[in-house]
Parts: sequence; C-alpha cells; structure tokens
Amino acid sequence: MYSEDKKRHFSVNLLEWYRAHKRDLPWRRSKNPYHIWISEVMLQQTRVETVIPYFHRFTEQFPTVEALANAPEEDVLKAWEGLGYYSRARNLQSAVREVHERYGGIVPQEKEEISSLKGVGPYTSGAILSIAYNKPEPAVDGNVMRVLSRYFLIEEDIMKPSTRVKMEKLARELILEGTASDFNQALMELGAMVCTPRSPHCLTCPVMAQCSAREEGMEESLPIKKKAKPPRPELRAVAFIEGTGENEGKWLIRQRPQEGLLARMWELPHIQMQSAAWGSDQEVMNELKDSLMQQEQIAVKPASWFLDIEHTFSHIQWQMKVYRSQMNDAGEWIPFHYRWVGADELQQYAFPNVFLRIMKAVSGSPV
DNA sequence: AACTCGGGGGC
DNA sequence: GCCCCAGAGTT
Repeated sequence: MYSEDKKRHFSVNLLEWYRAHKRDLPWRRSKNPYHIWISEVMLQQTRVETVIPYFHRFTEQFPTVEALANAPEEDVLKAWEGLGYYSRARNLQSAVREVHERYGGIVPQEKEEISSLKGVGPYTSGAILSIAYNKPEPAVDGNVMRVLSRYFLIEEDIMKPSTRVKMEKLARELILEGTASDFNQALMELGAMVCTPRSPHCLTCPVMAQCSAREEGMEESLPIKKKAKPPRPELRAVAFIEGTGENEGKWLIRQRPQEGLLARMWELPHIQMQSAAWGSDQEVMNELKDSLMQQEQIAVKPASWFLDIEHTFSHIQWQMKVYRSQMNDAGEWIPFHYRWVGADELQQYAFPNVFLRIMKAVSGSPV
C-alpha cells in the first residue's frame, strides 16, 4: 500500500504540530466522556464556532448523564433550538438514558456497546473512544478524508461508503502507540486550520514534505466528491394568527408531527400549496382559509399580506408567504396540537429558525 | 446506493 | 449562488 516511511512521517510530524498549535476549545478542557460525547454530536455537520455557545449552555443545563437522562424532552429540544438536525438531540437523550440505566451512567468503552447507542455512528464512536479513553480507533470525518485524500492522493469519491471504510483502515494504521486521542484530534485540527477545502495553507503544513497531492499540484482538486442534488422547492402559505377577546395579545402556534422533518417542534399554522394555486395574495389567502378549515377544522380569516420569506434545508427549499390573520370567533375550539401563547410563554417552545425569523419580523424583537 | 434530516459561514 | 461543515438513520 503506502510506505511505512510515508506513514510515519505523517504521524510523527502531525502529532508534534498539534501539540504546539492546538486551539483551546471548551471540550478539550476535560476528558469527561459525557461532555466529549455532547461535543461530538453537536459538531456533526456543524462548525466549531456555531457549537461553542450551545456546548456551554447545554453542559451547564445538563451537567451529567443523570441530569440529561431525567430532563423533559422538550427542554432538550429547546436547548438544541437553532442548531438543526434535531434528531441528534432526541437520539442523544435516548442514548444517554440507556447509558444511565444499562451502564450505570458510565459511557461504555467497548466499540460494540457504544456503537449500538442511538445517534452514535462510525465517526462518533471512534471519536469518543479515542479522545476520551485514548483507544486506538479511527475517527474519520470530512476533515480527515480531505487530509488523507490529499496526503496519500486518493481519488475515490468520498461520498461512497466504501471510501470511508478504506479511510478508516488507513487512519487506524497511522495511530502510533498511546497517541490516539491527540492524533485523531490533530487530523481534524489540520483539516480545519491548514488543509482547508479551498486554498489550503500548504506552506505552514507539518507534512507538506511528503504530501502526494502537493507534489502533483492537485491539492485544490482533492478530495473527489460527487455533487449533491439541489433542494426541491415547496410553496407554503403561513397564517400569523393574533388572538382577540380572551386570547388578546396571544398568538396561535401548533406542534409538528412526532416523526419527520422538524419533528415535534412548534411552528406557525401553514399549508403547502401547488404552483397552480400560487397566484395573487387574495387567491392564496382564500386557499389558506379553506385548507386550514378542511385539514384542521379551524376558522381562520387571513387579512393582509405581511412577508415573503425563503428557507433552505438540505433537500427542500421553502418559499413562504406570511399573512396576518385572526380567528372568526374568539374562544373557539382548537385542535389539541394547537395552543394560544403569549410573548412570555413563547420562550418555552422550540421553534425552527425560519419561524423564529418570522415572529421576530412581526414583533420587532427576538422571541 | 439514495434519500432524509438544519442551519450558517465563507468566498 | 455554491460548497461544506468533527454524520447518522432509513429505505
């Protein structure tokens, strides 16, 4: 495969570089496996700078396995609000509850046991075992695949599972005796700070001397990655409903379904529309009124256009029109997953970011 | 193997 | 706009 000299040069120099240049990150200040675990789940597909404030709040609110295991799920979701991929939060709490009950609150050190926990895949299991327990397991994420694909000039599509398996085998071989914790973090640190996706800083790289991509002038064209499909557009009409009578000063919100996109989070009532019906505001408001009556049995009166807003997920793009609305009759019956809430109560409910933006635009202040 | 699942930062 | 980010689960 690759020469022992090339591999050793990589491991030795990368490790030395990391110990001199590593960033002072909150989750590097202890080896608490539970805290390492939280950080690794938050960091999935999420930047370090984004995670830092969430990590501080989360570990303060749920400082131990027991604290998170005993917390109401809605509190956990609220603490995750804005971070995205909310199944991460639900899976984390579910897994922490299993650790609490089955393992006495001790994060397991066996690969099979930790890998069986919800939300703990190949990367996260390796990251926890190596970083917290210094076990010689690979932790291959996007950073690592970029670094390895360049240094060893690997031209396989990193989106393919088979490529990740190959990278894990290689990464495992690179771990020197007793250095797994620092080495795995060093790989990711190099990818984040030096071997960046565009314009890598090769002149400051500790392993430039034997980097194959650098030798071939290919560092900018690796790794190879197939393009993702563009998100599909969806048209949605939103009713921003202000209460009257006994509900004066309150807004009508509803909880999303238990499964699927943004599961169990709260939102403003809205409907999806077909492009054929996506016409004038008057036509959209009529459709909004009729559909909410048919689908939810609530009598809403859309009154005036308020805002157009777009929100892009990984696979869907919501194009939304928001209408100021009222109910036909104050105090009317509403379905069980609906709720009238005042401005002070809104802070207890977890909302997807797009609805936070809408409510902020309406109220002129953060909710 | 393809799809689902958020949101933001950097260029 | 586009890409990518300390990915995992489901089909």
